[in-house]
Amino acid sequence: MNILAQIRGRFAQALGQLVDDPSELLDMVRSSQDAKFGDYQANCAMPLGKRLSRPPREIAEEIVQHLKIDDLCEPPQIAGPGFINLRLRSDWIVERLEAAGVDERLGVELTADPKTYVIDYSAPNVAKPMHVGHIRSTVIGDSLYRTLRFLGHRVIGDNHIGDWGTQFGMIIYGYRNFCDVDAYEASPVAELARLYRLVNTLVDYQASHDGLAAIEQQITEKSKLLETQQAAPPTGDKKADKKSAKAVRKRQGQVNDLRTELKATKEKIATIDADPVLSKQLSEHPAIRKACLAETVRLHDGDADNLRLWEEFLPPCREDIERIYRRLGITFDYTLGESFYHDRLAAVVDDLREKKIAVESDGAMCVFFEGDDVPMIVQKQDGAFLYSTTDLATLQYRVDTWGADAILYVVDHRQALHFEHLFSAARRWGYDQVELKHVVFGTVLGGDGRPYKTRSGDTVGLEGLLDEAIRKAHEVVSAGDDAKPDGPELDEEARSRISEVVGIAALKYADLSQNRSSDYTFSYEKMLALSGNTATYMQYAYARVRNIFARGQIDAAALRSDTAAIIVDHPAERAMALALLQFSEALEQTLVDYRPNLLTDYLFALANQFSTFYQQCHVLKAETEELRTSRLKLADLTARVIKQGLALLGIEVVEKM
RNA sequence: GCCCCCGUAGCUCAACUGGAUAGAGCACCGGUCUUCUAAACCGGAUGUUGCAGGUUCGAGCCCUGCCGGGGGUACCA
Repeated sequence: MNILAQIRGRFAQALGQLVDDPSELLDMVRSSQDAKFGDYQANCAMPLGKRLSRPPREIAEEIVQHLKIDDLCEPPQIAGPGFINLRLRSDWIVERLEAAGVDERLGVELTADPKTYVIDYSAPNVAKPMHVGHIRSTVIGDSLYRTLRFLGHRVIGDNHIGDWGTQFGMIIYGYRNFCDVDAYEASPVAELARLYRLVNTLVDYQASHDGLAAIEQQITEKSKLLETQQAAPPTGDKKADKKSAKAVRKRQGQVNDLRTELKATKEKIATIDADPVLSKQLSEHPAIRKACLAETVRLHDGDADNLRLWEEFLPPCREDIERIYRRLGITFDYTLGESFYHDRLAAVVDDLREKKIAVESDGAMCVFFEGDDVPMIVQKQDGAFLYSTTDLATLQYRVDTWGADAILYVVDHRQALHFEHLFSAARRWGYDQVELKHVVFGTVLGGDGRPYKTRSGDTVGLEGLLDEAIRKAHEVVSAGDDAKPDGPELDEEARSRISEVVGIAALKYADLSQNRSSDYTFSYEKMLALSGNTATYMQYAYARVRNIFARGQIDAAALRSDTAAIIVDHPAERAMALALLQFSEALEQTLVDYRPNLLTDYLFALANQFSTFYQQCHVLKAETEELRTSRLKLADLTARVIKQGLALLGIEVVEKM
């Protein structure tokens, strides 16, 4: 039951008598922002008045006259310049809510237009340990997956892991040169991770070392430019002078950044130079950078030994990320990484060339775009393919094999240009019927306001974060249990189990509740917060409902089949009932632009409403038996909607906390 | 140079894509547990929505120009 859709239907009929196509005007029918304006409002009389050159209030009157809605609403009120305010009839609310109460889906209808969605999310590099930067894509993608599926779409979750890149060249090189055989036998994952870190450190050292001269040269060049800019005499033109002053500041900033970088690089080099073991390894492997690249190339060329090693390494690497997914409660239908597509890439480029979509430029195969000087390169000068190529092959596979109607890419904002290119190229290639959507999310920023980067040392590993979240939840759960009026009721096993659920939920919720497009400042405090607008708040509301049922020894199944009426005389009861009925709208709104924070907003408002209701309307000690039953039904529905809503966010509930 | 994103309360963020008096959480102040879990509730203070114009019945949202921050930008992913 979607109330808004019902009301819009009525308006469509009424407006149809005033204009030919009311569809645009129907968007202006919405739920009220403020309860004093009623429950819903229509704002379409104003623009219509403009269009018909008549006073908007007069138009509003006319709309109301045509409107057949008295079975749902009390008589509409016209206010201000021509707002039409609607207040739902309480008996209608009750009727709809009772229908939702006997519905497994809580009144949320399946979509009338089921589509096949492919969601591309998480996609970590399996050779590296997962870190905090992977959370966003993973939890946002998972939530969209669950929500679309709940509404009846066919949804395919595809984890496009990085399993074919240079990092495997590094591991192969590390295995051949530095492997501790006993350690590898004991725990392949741990040893491979160590090898990756080691080789990465060495390669990074060489890159830093080789890059020093370049940085210094840049400093010299930019300093010179800066001097010239500073020496330039004022032109007398205020605007021009202001502009050049700005340029000087910018240049100064560049020079400062470079100096900082130089200093950091030198320190990094010095640290490793001071380490006798690493220094020795470096002197023994002077060409490690090139050697790693060579291993990667051999792997891609089908070298039997490297392929065998890759096949040996991949399962433990995947098992390692699987462990994290299990803890997070995340699953995928497919995990088709880069390697899955490597033997399709040549054909992709051939096809693009034949269709004149890709052309040669500077020895590389490129797709050019109108109004954009930067092409998308699909094959390098040396013949190697790039991730653009893989993404095209992947898109092709998803449409051809799965019949995707839509592909959602839950990926960092910094790849916006890449996706613009990819989508544009795909459409030219003939994939113009599929909805391609870059579900952008903001960059994870470090405490310094700059993009969060993984560097050895300051990396916040994902596992450590999970442990910390659970540890902190345990403190809060224990304190809460100890403070219960009748004394603690949870044993240690229960506390641990609850802490796990609460901790993981806090972590996910911190991400999901934020508008995905804004940048995200990484903060332990925020991610692990357990009061205020958090998952904990909703889990607590849920547990309180369950506690009412436990205290009163209420059989929920029997209650649901009880035909006694729901009563919404108290304002808190009515508000509760209305909020429950708006679940469907919240889900629809969430999917308009794939924004889970609209669902968290709804659930927070719902749980908030319940807290007020809980305070003001005693359930078990209600004045009459009828009222008691009615309130039990409201409480039961609240618990079910919270549980279902959180489930769509990938968050679980507990019966006690 | 060119392109994209962002700027909202002390802090972290919303604002249903142009609607009525811009809202939450945190932090702060006051009140509420012999009554279903106080992880809560009730009340209080907090704003020139970066600045200046424009569009219109109406602008945080759209347009133009500034200021400030971030990102991207030919063979990394």
